[in-house]
Amino acid sequence: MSEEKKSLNFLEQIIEEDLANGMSKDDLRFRFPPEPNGYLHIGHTKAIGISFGLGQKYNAPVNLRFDDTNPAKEEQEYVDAIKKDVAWLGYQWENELYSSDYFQQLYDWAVLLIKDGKAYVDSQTSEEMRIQKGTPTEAGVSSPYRDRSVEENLDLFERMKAGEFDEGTHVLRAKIDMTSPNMLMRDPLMYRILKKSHHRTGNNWVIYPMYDWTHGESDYLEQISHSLCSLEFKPHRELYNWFRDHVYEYSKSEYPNPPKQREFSRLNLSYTIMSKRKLLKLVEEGVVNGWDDPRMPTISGLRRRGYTPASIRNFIETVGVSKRENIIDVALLEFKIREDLNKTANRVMAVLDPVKVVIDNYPEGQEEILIAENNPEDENAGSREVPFSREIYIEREDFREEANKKFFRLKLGKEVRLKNAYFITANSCEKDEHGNITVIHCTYDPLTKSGSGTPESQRKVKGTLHWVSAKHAVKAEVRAYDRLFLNEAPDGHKDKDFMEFINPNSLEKIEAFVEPSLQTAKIGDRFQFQRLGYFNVDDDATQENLVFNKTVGLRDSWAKKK
RNA sequence: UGGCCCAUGGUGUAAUUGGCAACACACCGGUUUUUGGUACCGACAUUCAAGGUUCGAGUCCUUGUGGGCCAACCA
Repeated sequence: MSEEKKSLNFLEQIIEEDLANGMSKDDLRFRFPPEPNGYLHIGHTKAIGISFGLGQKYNAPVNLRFDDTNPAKEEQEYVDAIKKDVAWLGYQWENELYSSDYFQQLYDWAVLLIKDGKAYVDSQTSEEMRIQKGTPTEAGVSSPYRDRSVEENLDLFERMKAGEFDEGTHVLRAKIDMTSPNMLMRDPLMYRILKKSHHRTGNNWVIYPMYDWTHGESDYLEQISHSLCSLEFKPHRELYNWFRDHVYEYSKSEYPNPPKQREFSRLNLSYTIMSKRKLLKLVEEGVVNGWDDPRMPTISGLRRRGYTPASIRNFIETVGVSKRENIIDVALLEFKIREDLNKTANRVMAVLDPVKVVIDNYPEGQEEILIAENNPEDENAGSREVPFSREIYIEREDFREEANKKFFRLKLGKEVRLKNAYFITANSCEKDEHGNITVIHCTYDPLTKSGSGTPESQRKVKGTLHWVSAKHAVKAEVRAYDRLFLNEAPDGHKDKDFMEFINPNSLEKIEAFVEPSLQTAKIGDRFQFQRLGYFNVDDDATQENLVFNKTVGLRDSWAKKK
């Protein structure tokens, strides 16, 4: 067997190059660094998949590090949710770490930078500093405090830490270059005073390090070899390197490996949004019922919707890695969950929009138990018993009084197969005063029982319908979802707010009849409702009230023809 | 009057680093089928533009064009 040759993505090529240039494979180390200020979404899964995927490929450790430097936005609730989601996706981190664990080390390094004249305390307002910073096309000018003495800086910084000053009165800045074409190099802030309790360090600190000063140094402390992030951090790389190179001089004997930042394009999915801030708005304004609403692109939403970890991992794998802006067709995600569930989900029968069928020549009061295969894709899935009787429900759209020959379903005078049961022929129907069909009268052919092996049962008929015995049917609530937004790129419009594209009909609650075997289904169980789609048992389900979510419909070439 | 990044079908990612543009999804058509599902088969692009180098360019060079990111005491 010849190995299929897989091409390397650009990140793998960088790693291969580093390895070829002498980096030891043992020094490879990655990390996934979420800020615990919200729930993870499918976009994060790309970053997770890249770093953990690389970890797997090179047998290298991957840390889960919480970038928790802003106590105003971060909460333990989010830490817990993120850990749950990453674990659920099937990834194992080497160490669970927190940037806040490095506060003291960062402070000590900051003092060294001050002593080297590389950082200073600025005592202006943020507004004054913003103006001095200039614009992308105009150079900035220096702060009047830029040349404070080392002694004064040291004193002020220590007193900032001691809590002597109010928020907004002083900051620590790196002394770099106010005329740099890169705005981030114009003396970026390293520390601000924040008198807020932190979810891990409590009130120990009143100065908190900024992202740029924290992130790269956390990578360095953990001896991360390749720090991978999304494209919008590209301009930060120059600053990342500046901090890293200075700190390296202080600590190279202890921490010999300076990390390297590289950037990839983030994932965008059609018909949804990927911004934490905007997702939060959907939650807060009640557009959805929480972060785990099955319409949300969050991991918890997809989990509740019935997506499997494998399907999401396969999706990420298929999507690939590059530096191009992209919008992935949500149809690819749907394909991935169908692909998985087709092989693993047991088939059952459920009728979502029922109309009654009476089989006039089937003896009144008689019932029989029929055998149904659980999954034609899986020989080991076994079979189950399905009760049959004189009155059954079928899908309203599966019957027409008259129809052309493209309609393979039940119509007057025509025969169809009832899945796992008998052939029936429609003879007449009853209607209410509005002309709605209430009952369809049929006759069945007793010689056509499924699995009986009779020549009659092997007759070719074009249509096969799913059904549920009326007497045995179990009532269940089914929640069917449509896309949350009506536009392919809801937040891609400069003149329109994403909220304008919300689909008012993204949730439909249906009272359905399902076969009795589902009575014992447990929360999270996944099924294929034959001819309809894949469904799972929602968290809201109870012993008395079954609730199903429609994960995704089956491919439906009939719907397209119509 | 800036800096940086990107450009391959409807979508996303490839192309042994200069040698027959491939794979997946979507779409369209067909075969099989006790799911109008699955499976299988077929159709679908002269690689943003114009020049240049070369026997040969998606790949290298030049100039354009288009898109993205950067002016939070956010990450």
